[in-house]
Amino acid sequence: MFQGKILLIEDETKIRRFIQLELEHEGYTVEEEQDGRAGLNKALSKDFDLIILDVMLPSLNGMEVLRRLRQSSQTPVIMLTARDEITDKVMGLDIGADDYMTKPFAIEELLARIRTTLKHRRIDSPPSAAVQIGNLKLDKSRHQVTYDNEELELTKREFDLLEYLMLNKKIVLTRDAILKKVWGYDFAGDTNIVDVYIRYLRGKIDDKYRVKLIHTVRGVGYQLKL
Amino acid sequence: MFQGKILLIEDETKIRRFIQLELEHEGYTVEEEQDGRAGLNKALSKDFDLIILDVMLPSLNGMEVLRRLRQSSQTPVIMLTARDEITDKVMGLDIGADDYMTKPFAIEELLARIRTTLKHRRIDSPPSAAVQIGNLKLDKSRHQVTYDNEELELTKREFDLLEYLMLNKKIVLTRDAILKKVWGYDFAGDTNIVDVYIRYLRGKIDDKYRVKLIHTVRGVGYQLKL
DNA sequence: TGTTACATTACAATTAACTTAGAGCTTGGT
DNA sequence: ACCAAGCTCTAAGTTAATTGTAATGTAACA
Repeated sequence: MFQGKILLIEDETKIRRFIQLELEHEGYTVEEEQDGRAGLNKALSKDFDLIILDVMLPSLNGMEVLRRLRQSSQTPVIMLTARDEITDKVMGLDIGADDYMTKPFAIEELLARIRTTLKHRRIDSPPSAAVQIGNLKLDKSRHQVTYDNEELELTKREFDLLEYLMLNKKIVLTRDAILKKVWGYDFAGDTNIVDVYIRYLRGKIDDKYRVKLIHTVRGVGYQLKL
Repeated sequence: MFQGKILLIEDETKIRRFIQLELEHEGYTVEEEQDGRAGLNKALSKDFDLIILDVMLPSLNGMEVLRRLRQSSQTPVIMLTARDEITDKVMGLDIGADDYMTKPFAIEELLARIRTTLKHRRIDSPPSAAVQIGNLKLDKSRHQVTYDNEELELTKREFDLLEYLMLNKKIVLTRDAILKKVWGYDFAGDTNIVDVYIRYLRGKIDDKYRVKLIHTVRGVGYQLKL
């Protein structure tokens, strides 16, 4: 039975071979890449159900692959970290990995995590009206925003603005568009209110958590991305 | 015959499936979660009679789930420890587990411990429709609310409002939702009655006991949380 | 280096929530 | 049926948080 399509990005041939055989034995379809750049390209060119990504890779390391991938894809990613490097794990989860494994590991555990990750996707995507970028989650139904599951206190305007940015992440939004959607203004008289609220959000997200999610695109507008 | 509602938090599918079938065969109602975070959320969101909790879990390990759970709930917990890790057992019991099982185990033994644990509970707390947050307990069947076992005198409206808040703790409830559920109003004319009753509850709970359970989410509504 | 776009901050206007008094209701006792 | 006691809700004044403006500071670009 077909279980899903998995992309395996790993440079060590022995490990790659081993994981591939195990996955195929479990019924998954597997494609492989041996370096970061090729892996990223493949990840972006097809629709995989899951990506297994080594951190130590030639040409483009796993973190960087993940960061770039997350700019345009929500495909679940399980990272393989060589040592018990806390920083790698934390950073990986920060920039949007769904899980990680520390090498060496029992293949059974990897299989379990794959199952969990795949199931998870299917279960909690539909019911929650939540959007996510990196570790920042916004749940409209509960009117809640969390970073690392820690709750942020946003005012209503801040919330609405962030929601609009998140729903259009990686797209550059002009001030006019934002004014229209969030404030309901049709004409941008002469106000800098968008700038001000962008500042408020940065104060509560970018400053506090040392990530840069809100980017200025000079001459155009603002953009939310990792 | 209905025996009780059990939450099973275990990531390994085979084990989970097996335990679930056995429990259902014994007459228990079973809900499952596959990772720590989801498990904790579910545990806090409903009133289970017992929780079976694996120590090794993705996203939030069992110890951490237990620790956080105990901050606001006394639901009995049986831990499943993978190895014969003394430290896990000791720590688990320390932070409030009621019993533990070492994998692998005979299902009969688990069933026996479940029976024991549930029986234990029944003695000092009748199987009531009670909800709890922190030290605040509300027992619908007796129409009684206590804080630190001291009884609070609430009027019917106050009681209904508190019950609705407690049943939806940690979720932000809009005035409209509250009006509809507690007052049965379908349209929120122009009334501040919710504000007023929130005030009454605060006078009897937050003011008196110096805890802040009732939180205002400006522009949205109210939320009950620790 | 001048110019424009953006960032930042202080503060006044606005809006939301809190609090209280008291006017009607309900309920239970006689 | 009437009263007393307590409960429910309205309304108005008060307090507090948010929103938006405007002035000033800083970085980018030509």
